[in-house]
Amino acid sequence: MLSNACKYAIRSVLYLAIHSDATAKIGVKTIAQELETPQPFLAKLLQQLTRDTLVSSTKGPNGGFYLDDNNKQNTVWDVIKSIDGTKKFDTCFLGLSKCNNNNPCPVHFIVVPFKESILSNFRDKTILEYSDEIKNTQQVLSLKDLNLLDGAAPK
Amino acid sequence: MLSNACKYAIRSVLYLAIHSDATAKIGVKTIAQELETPQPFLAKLLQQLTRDTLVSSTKGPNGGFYLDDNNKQNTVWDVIKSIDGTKKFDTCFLGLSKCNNNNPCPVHFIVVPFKESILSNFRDKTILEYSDEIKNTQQVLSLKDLNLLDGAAPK
DNA sequence: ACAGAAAAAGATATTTTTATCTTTAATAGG
DNA sequence: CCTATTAAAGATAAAAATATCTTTTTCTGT
Ligand code: FES
Ligand code: FES
Repeated sequence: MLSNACKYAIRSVLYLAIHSDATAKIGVKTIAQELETPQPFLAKLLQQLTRDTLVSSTKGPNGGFYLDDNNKQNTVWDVIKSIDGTKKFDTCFLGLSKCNNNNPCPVHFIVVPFKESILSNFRDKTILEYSDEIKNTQQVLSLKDLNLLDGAAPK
Repeated sequence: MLSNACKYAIRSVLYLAIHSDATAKIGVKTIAQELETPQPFLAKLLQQLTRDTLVSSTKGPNGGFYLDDNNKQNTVWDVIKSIDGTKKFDTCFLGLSKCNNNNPCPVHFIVVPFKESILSNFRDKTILEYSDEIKNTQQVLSLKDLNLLDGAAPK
């Protein structure tokens, strides 16, 4: 559904929403390590997101990427639009040139409800809301070091 | 989610289930035209499906592709396994190295129910059942010439 | 002013997916 | 048996996605 590029981008933005702010910027290197993504590739994606003002950045020592309050008012959908475009969400699951209720393919009525629910999730929730929810529900953006938590040994 | 290759393959198999049998074989050219897919590419895919005994074929005049009764006992899932493999159905929607309930990503619980429903649809229904259903419910495998039906002008 | 740090920009490389082209083999029908 | 037809197989090509490398610019702290 989403390209690797877009998956990396979404997780980066949410990661920054949780871990960064204007006084605690984070370099590509760290982000790439934490999310286990290829570093130079991620750098390009962050560049793109910065151009679209979805993330903020400063150069130089102590520079790095972060989200300011405005950035946090964007949505995951904005990230998708920036990296992948929206086309994938309009197309038929089985490759018909047009997906619509009038001429449904055999899986249309299974796929459409899912698309609608994931789409509203992406479109209607701000990054800020998203990151709050992630914190509250113990959701995960990386599996790095997670094995350390296995075996019910609380840190 | 599925590659173009796999989409073409699935639609081809369902198309053959509906329109072909041992006495009415169909050539790549026709299938490609009807489904609006690139012909030589589709030929390769049908070759692959034939190797995996998901479709039948004969060469020579009046030859072509068709589904015999055995072929119709396979499932869409078999087609997916043959063309794309199953990996895509195991991976996390946001690219985590592992998708599981214990360490869910932020969209895990939205995506998983969908995956399960589409998966059971693909795995539990035979091609024969599928094609019967398509006929009964007026579902569509191609939009070719469909505009002719618009305007409520029955053929 | 200077040195070092970090992102930005641009060029290049690799891999995968998608697609086509050419040759060979099988088959049916005259 | 011959020819036309069609799939099979193999080689090649084009495009897109993924990834890396190199150079430049900007900024900070000294
Ligand atoms: S027509 Fe295929 S998903 Fe809607
Ligand atoms: S962990 Fe992301 S979809 Fe399951």
